[in-house]
Amino acid sequence: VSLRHALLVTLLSGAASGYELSKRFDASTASFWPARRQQIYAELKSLEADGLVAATVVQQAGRPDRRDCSITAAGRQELARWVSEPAAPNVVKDELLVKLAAAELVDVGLMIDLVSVWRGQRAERLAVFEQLEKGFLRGKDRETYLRTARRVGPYLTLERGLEFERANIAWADNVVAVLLARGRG
Amino acid sequence: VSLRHALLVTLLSGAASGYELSKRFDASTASFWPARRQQIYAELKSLEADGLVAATVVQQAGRPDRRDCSITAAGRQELARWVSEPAAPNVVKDELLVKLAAAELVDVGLMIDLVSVWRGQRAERLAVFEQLEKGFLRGKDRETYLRTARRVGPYLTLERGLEFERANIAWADNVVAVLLARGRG
DNA sequence: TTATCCATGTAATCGGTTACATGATTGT
DNA sequence: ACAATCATGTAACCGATTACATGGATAA
Repeated sequence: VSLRHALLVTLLSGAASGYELSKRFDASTASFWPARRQQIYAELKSLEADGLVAATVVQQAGRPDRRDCSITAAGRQELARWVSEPAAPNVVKDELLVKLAAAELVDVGLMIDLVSVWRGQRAERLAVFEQLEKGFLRGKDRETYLRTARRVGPYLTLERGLEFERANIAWADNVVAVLLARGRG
Repeated sequence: VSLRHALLVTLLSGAASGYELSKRFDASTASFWPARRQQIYAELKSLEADGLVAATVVQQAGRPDRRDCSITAAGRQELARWVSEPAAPNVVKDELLVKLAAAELVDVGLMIDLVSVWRGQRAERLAVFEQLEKGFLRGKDRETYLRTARRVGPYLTLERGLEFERANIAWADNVVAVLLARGRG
């Protein structure tokens, strides 16, 4: 009861092969529900077996066959049922935070490096999200989009992701400043 | 390679029984590395078997015996080694975000309720964190604390947690406003 | 010619959850 | 009387990761 529904949600944006889905995940859903390709293939099979997803094999010139998956009516129904249930509390796992909590055990310079590398990864992700945002807005301003768009869910979740990464970066900068100051003192 | 080190970090703040550790986790580490009691007991056993943690049985009046665990020199060494390794990218899993992305499938009012309940949970956690912050600062202001404290790691991670929950709450309020506006429209 | 993209999987393992079990003590 | 707190575990299961496997097409 987890990736199943995240996949169904992703299929709301249109049919896709397992391969393509895994890329959609990396770009968007991955921020709050990551998944490996193998797991996606396995779960799609299971969804298909349960009739929540329908697949058609598409033959391509000079490329491997592709199994295009789309959400079925039963899939939408099951998704609506699941959405209506109360949500499980969220889980944030971040190794860097654990490491920082043990900062005393290592050299200050090393800790600063770790935080800086992490900051760089966050910045990369932020850049991806900002591109995605442009794709949503297509020149419109935020308010107009939110008033007129057919679906707002994906955009609202993206906004959480954007804010999350910006806060991560600001926090990291501050941590580095604090560690530097203490390193000098 | 995961909870092990989070436990060792928590033991840096002093020896504790599995039961007490699980409570420390709920209060602090749980924000970025949650764990169940059963898992903590199991992992402590394994750490003990590897000599990274030492346990002594304490007999108590009118209470069950308590196995007090403390980190060993080998434990500190292993922890320092692990901290020096690059950190794995973080993972945020949040069912509510997945559900919101599928908001179109359910009634607007229901979606608003889901977000509100979630907001309440975030607010509760924020309150816990704010209490913890007071415990760290003990009346001092932030700058003084960061300059003078022996360990700053745990406080810096707490700051990330505080910001995270505040951002969650602000975001939830905004989501509710958007959904309300669309519900009326 | 080396690497990357497309495209899909299997097998083994591991980290973590759920359900279950026990039992005395203290507070409402 | 009932619930909560202290205190520690076992067993079964499941969701997810890692390693491995295949193979043609295209771009550097």
